[in-house]
Amino acid sequence: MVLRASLEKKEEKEKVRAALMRAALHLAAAHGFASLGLREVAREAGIAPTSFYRHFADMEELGAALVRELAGRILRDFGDRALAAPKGSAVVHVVQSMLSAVARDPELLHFVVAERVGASASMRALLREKLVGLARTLHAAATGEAASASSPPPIAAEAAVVLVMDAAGVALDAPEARRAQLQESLTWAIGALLAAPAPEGKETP
Amino acid sequence: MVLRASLEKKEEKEKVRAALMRAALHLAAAHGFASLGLREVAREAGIAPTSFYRHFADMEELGAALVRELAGRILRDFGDRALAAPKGSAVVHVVQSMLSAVARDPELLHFVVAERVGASASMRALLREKLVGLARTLHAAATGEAASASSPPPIAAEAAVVLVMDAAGVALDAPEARRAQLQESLTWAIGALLAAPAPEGKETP
DNA sequence: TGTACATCAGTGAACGCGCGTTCACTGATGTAC
DNA sequence: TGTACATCAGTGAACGCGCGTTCACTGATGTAC
Repeated sequence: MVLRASLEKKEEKEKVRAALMRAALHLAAAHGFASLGLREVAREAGIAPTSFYRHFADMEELGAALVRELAGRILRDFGDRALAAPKGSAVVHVVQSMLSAVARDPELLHFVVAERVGASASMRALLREKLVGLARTLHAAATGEAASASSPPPIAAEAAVVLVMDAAGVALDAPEARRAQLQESLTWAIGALLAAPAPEGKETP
Repeated sequence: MVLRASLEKKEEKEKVRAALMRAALHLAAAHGFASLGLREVAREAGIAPTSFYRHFADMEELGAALVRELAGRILRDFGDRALAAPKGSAVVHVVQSMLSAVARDPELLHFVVAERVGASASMRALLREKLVGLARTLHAAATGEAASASSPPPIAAEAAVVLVMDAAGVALDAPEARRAQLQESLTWAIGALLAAPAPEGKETP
């Protein structure tokens, strides 16, 4: 069959696609994703402008891939770390994995933090969905209850995720020394939220 | 003297300047401030592209004016409302004034929420400064203590401001009906933060 | 095995377009005396 | 009062430039038989 390209060819293509996504993240950290041009991204990735179309129809599609693939993976990782930790330290683990992600891949974190409230409504919606998932997971990890995908997550867990994402933004701008303090403050604030009695006897926001 | 233009002329100029700022806010809500063009903004404001230069040197200067003037004013208003309220309801008043600002001037709120974590480091810094001020004021209003400009604001108050700004972003996307729930959740979460015992005996973050 | 054909990522030339910026000018208003 | 001059917001023409997109082509790889 002609339809199935060789593994090697597929991998080659995948590398260029990944290079385009990394190039976009890199440039977005400097000027914001909404202001990126197709030619600018192709140049940064080392391909001809016209080759861009072999991978994405336009910049919007590239942005959606960034959210779905890279952003989705790192947010899922935060949740996985919380679930893998002993119940009492779920919060500490989420905070630590966020801070290590900031150190390891600042451009991706900047993208997530910015696009969460950015200009594109579809990106905002996609990211919010993934953050709601993280809130659910965090709640399950901290309480030991099973995560339910149907009901809304407890508002304390949602607020905790908001604080985590904001702290990522602050950490990105802060010098190394400031980050330890940040970790303490953040852990305290999330602990305070999760320890507080749920409002009006129910946990649905 | 020639140096002092007539009051009328000054007012005329001020109107065009304000029109440019409102045009930028309007367009930024759709495409993001970073992607705005000078010609696009001038067109929306109803003047020739070249007239833009009579008011701002470039788009960056216009952005700085938006932060310093419009964003600064609305954030100061939030604090003033908290101070004017009886001590026990300071939090409720901040939340309410934020939500009414979302209803009254969604484009300005979108701008503040987005640029707080946006692409321009100088805008982020300017906005963070004003939000720290709001946190200090909120703490003073909620506790009755005098606001101190020198020491950092208590982390509970800072976290509260983060939640308020995030809730503004959510409210901007939410249907009218959802906003009442949002107000309850937000008030509860801030209350939980402010009521929690300060970490490690001190209040400096 | 050899030969003819299909697929497809990457490319350079070319297009029309909107951009930011400069320039010299207009015309209304205010000032000097 | 009249007259000459200064200020300055707004303007249209013009510039060079980078943009997104189309097109036909190349060349490597895989398939059919």
